[in-house]
Amino acid sequence: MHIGNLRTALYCYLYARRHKGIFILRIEDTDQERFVPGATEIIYQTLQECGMTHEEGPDTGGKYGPYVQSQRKDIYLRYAKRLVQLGGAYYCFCSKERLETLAEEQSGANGEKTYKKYDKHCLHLPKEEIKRRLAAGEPYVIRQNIPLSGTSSYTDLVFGEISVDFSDIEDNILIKSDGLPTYNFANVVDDHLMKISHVFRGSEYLSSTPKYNLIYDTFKWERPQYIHLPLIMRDAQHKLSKRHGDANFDDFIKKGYLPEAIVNYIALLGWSPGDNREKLSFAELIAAFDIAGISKSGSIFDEPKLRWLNAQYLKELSPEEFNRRAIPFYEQSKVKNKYDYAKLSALLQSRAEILSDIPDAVDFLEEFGDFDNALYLNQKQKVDAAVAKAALTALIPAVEAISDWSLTTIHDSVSAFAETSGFKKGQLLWSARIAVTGRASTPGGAFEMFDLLGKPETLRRLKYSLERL
RNA sequence: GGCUCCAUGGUCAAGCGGUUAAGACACCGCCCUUUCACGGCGGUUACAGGAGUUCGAACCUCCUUGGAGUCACCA
Repeated sequence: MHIGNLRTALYCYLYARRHKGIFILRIEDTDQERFVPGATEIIYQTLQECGMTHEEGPDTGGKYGPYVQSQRKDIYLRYAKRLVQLGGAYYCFCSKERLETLAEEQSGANGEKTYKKYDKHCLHLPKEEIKRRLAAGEPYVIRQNIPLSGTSSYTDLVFGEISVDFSDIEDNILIKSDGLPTYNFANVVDDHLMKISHVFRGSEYLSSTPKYNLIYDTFKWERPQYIHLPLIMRDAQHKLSKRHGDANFDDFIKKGYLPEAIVNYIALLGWSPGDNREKLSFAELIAAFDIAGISKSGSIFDEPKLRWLNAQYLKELSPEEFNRRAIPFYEQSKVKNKYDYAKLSALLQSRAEILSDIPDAVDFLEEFGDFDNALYLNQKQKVDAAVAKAALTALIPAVEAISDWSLTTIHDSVSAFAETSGFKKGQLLWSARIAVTGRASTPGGAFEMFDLLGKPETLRRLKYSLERL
């Protein structure tokens, strides 16, 4: 599920909960060409992982089913015919070829792109001819009959008053030649039949909503409240797209983000509770959600901030829970089955921002070799390669002398040695940590690294690195 | 291109005619830990431009500029 869709669902859910409403899941699958096996299951699973439960839907049932549009074909056709009778729509037999010709005729003279608009050709077909062609089984579509002039307006709860001239809207297809409706029609019929009070959707529908309102009006149905949501952008120019491959909920889960963090983050992308809170639980989100806090301008998805939020959620997990979630990532790393995961987790919980940081953070335990001696450089501790060399030379015998290898004995022995060594403790530890890991940043200090590696490996690495200084 | 919409730091954003223009992420610095992080403290950075309305505009109006959406037998 795309992050944008998920946010729309989230706002719907939050609003429904906040106002003791009903959250309905409806599957809009009227485009059989875009059918993706398993897609519905992903929707169920994602909503469940995020804690959004619906009281009506294909799997839960409800009074207004079926909740899958492909199973409501007859309903749409029935209403479409009624709309034709009311003058709000008409049969169209135009071939694809004619429509293409139409587009060419209207193309700009100097090769620039011009946009076509259907010429209402079939609107003027005699009744008898329509009857005859229908009876003959000729393929047809049903088009919406948009007035040639006039203006339509409505009030969006986020954007305010929106008005569009009918002359700017074309006679869109309501029922396709395969008998299924387009979104343009299905959404109106279903929303009415299912008693939908509030329509939350992306702002790409902002200017096509007058078309839908026209249908409501023709049927004399009550129009719903509209809440159009600003787009989520990848950067200032492009909206977050599936094509980038990382805009899906599942991708973030695979990267080791927690559903709670994702939900919290996207809730705040385009909406503000009005106060300074950045980290809100699901219950707090429900209590605080208010349409007035939705912003109008698009927001850029900022992964670093999601990372930070995720780190907050990671830190408040119990050690056991953190370890449980981290295990799959140890399994993907070089330390697989070689280290005590719980011990690693204790070090990593306060350091990892996302779980997929784990393999890289931990691989040095199994992978050690040459590294750039510039890593020893540390202004504050006054360490450079020369100091490191002297420090390591002095430190090695002291490490060799440690009997009973444990975090405590390592700590006590090295600290005691530091007193008499003539080196500052910081110089010793800094040099040792670099020497033993070959990394600037590690999931713990020198003591933890020694403890993790064990005495033989620690000494081997200390000597190996010293030789190269 | 027509139409619709949008415009506060690099990013998310508060602000609703009188504010030293919040807060968060990121970045930088300091402290803590004589080691990596975490954490704490502090700092740099914003009202797109121009007219108008007003005693007074980030807030209201208009224009300009920039950006987005849309113009399918997709949703």
